[in-house]
Amino acid sequence: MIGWHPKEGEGSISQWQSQPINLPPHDKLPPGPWEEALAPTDPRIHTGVLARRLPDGRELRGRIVETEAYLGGDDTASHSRGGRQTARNAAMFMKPGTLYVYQIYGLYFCMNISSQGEGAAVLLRSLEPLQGLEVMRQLRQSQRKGPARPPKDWQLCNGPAKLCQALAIDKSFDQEDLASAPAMWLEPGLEGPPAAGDALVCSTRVGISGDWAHEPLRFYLRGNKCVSLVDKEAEQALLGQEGPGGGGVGAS
DNA sequence: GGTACGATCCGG
DNA sequence: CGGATCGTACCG
Repeated sequence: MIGWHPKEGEGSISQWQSQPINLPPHDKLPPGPWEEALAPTDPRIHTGVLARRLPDGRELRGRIVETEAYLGGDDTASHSRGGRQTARNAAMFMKPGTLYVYQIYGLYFCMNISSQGEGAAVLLRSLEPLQGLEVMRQLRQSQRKGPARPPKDWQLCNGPAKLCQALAIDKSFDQEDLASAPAMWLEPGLEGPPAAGDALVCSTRVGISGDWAHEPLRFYLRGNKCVSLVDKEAEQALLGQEGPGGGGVGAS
């Protein structure tokens, strides 16, 4: 069981509760400051569903299948490195569940959820589209230039900027509280907690350079088609942990 | 005020 | 592999 489970009532991040982690690779995480940062807005929120209501009432949903943790202070890859707090990253320092949306390359947006720990946040990297795929496709296509072949289902949200495009998430969501935002919220996975065999791969973050580039702070569901980048080596190591003849089968 | 660059994506 | 494209950070 991955460390989340819903309590009674409508799904929202404030109603999710952290559970002890009892499956690898969670307990294989090397000791470090991330131990504490991984709760209560845990980057391992996989199988949770991000829901979005558009202004016209249409609803979009996607299962979270890939995330990255960014810590504060020591994490040189984080926007909050060195404890730097600016107008842009202020949301990283707000209460867990606060959205941190920033623009990158002048073109795209990336979405984070503030997590426990000073200046810590979780970057949403990939979703498995569940509802509103045609709308997502439209949103993705409309922001492209010339005529392009429509993206396959699995590539609608397989990247941090792609998922923002597909769900129409922009800077206006920055500093919003995910627990009370009317247009976006988090729900428990439709199929409940992941099966014990669902393996969560722990790998290095994407597009990072520097001292912290090798830290195992990216998490994704093994075997899921929508994951943006597969780490064959990390998956091999996972197999080792599961032991010969045992362990789970990849998810969907 | 000036400048360099980025937690990305797309197309050739 | 290069270009798009601009807010932000940092320097002076």
